[in-house]
Amino acid sequence: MKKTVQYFRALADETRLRILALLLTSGELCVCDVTATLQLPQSTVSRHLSYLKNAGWVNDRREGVWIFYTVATDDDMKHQLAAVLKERLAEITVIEEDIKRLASFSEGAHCA
Amino acid sequence: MKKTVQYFRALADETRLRILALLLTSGELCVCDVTATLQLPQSTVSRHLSYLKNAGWVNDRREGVWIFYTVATDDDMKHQLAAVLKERLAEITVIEEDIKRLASFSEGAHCA
DNA sequence: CAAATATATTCGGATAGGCGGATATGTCAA
DNA sequence: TTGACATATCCGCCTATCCGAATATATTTG
Repeated sequence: MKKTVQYFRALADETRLRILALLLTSGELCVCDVTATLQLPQSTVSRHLSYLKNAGWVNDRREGVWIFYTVATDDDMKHQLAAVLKERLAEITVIEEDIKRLASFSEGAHCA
Repeated sequence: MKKTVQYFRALADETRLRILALLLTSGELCVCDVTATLQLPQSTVSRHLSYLKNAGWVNDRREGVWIFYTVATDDDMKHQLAAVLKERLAEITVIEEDIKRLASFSEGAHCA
């Protein structure tokens, strides 16, 4: 039960919803991509990604200096919720703008 | 966006997840039924129901002295999320026990 | 090793949110 | 109108969580 609550608690924050929407759209992003897209302090983004990882929402993978995050869908509930979020979050104005901003960055050019 | 955050924030609490699971299972319940089932103070249950109503998760209907609550599914996201919750929350031990306890109360005999 | 870059963590301060007893409101019946 | 019951709200207290600058850690390159 505690795990389930923590899983939902992770959705109770605007920044984390924005991050999840980006990951669901792009598949995989490093911290600096997310930071640049959301235009928030790096510590804020990192903290929220940490929260999402701890709650079981995302997985991370190191590639050299970068750490890439993806949305986890390792059980039925996660899979179903991710599907709903992917579909519905994109309808929110703030998130639409995030997605456009991410797309406007030159392809594949992660970070500075 | 604020509405969406509030909608998800409503899920970030064990008591509210238990209440939603009961409503999704039973269809419609009055406050005293929920209070008896969860074995929590009436003010606590009422406060959480109020929260859920304010967040758009439930609707209420007065019938004499009782106020009956149901889960709202008035748009696609709500409908989809409710479906996922109905299926998945029932797998949690605490909630399984709640549902059994509710069923053990004599049929139709709401409240004292 | 030193410098540069990406990421994580620490810290103090502010705010939100939970709890539950006590109390207020609303409804019905006598 | 009074009493009984169902529900909502108020209150003080306590804990969780957010923020972001500063700092620490990790990795690669020279």
